[in-house]
Amino acid sequence: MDPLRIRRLRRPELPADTLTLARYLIGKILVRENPASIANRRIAGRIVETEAYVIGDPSGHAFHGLTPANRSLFLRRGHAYVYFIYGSCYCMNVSSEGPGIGAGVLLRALEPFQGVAAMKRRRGTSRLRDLARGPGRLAAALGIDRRYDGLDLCARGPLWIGITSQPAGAIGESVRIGLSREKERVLRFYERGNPFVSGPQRLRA
DNA sequence: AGTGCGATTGACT
DNA sequence: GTCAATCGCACTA
Repeated sequence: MDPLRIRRLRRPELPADTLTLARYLIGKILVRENPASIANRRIAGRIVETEAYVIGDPSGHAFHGLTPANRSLFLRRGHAYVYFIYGSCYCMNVSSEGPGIGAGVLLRALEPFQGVAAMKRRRGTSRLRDLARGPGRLAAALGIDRRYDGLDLCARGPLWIGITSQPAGAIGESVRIGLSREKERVLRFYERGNPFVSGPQRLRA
């Protein structure tokens, strides 16, 4: 199989619980397609870092119940939840349970895979390592904003998740980054040794 | 209607 | 390593 060929994942292939999905997504490909443009039609990156926000998690955006802003977290697994934070950044989750159960997997970093020139343009930098290292940069590199909230990532469309013949490397784990609650739980996963991972490659910072 | 906070980034030392 | 910017959303009244 051509290692560059990307096949879209079908929903039944996604693990049905948040923790397993967070591990499973490492090494998969996040694809952004722009049907409006012939040039730079596709931007894609290998997912190299994720965090699980599990059922009943006090750090999860679903913790206080369903609201208009977080409703995508309650969709059946495999939908995008995009939120805006710190006045300048968008972050993207993959809903992981449901329907009706609020939980998700935060995508924290991508290794550029396709459309590097377009990513550099969107990010305003030429530093390959910084294109999608961090959840806000990831969204910026692919042009993801609230318009993509609620999108089915297992369907044809501008944003979906795929798989190649290249398997993920060894998976490292750690506590999650930047939280004030539930600091101790080991719910962050990353591809070991990958330079596109955003945070420390050890259990605790 | 007003207040406080946050799953971050980029600039700077 | 430190730190300020910035604004949508939830909460209080």
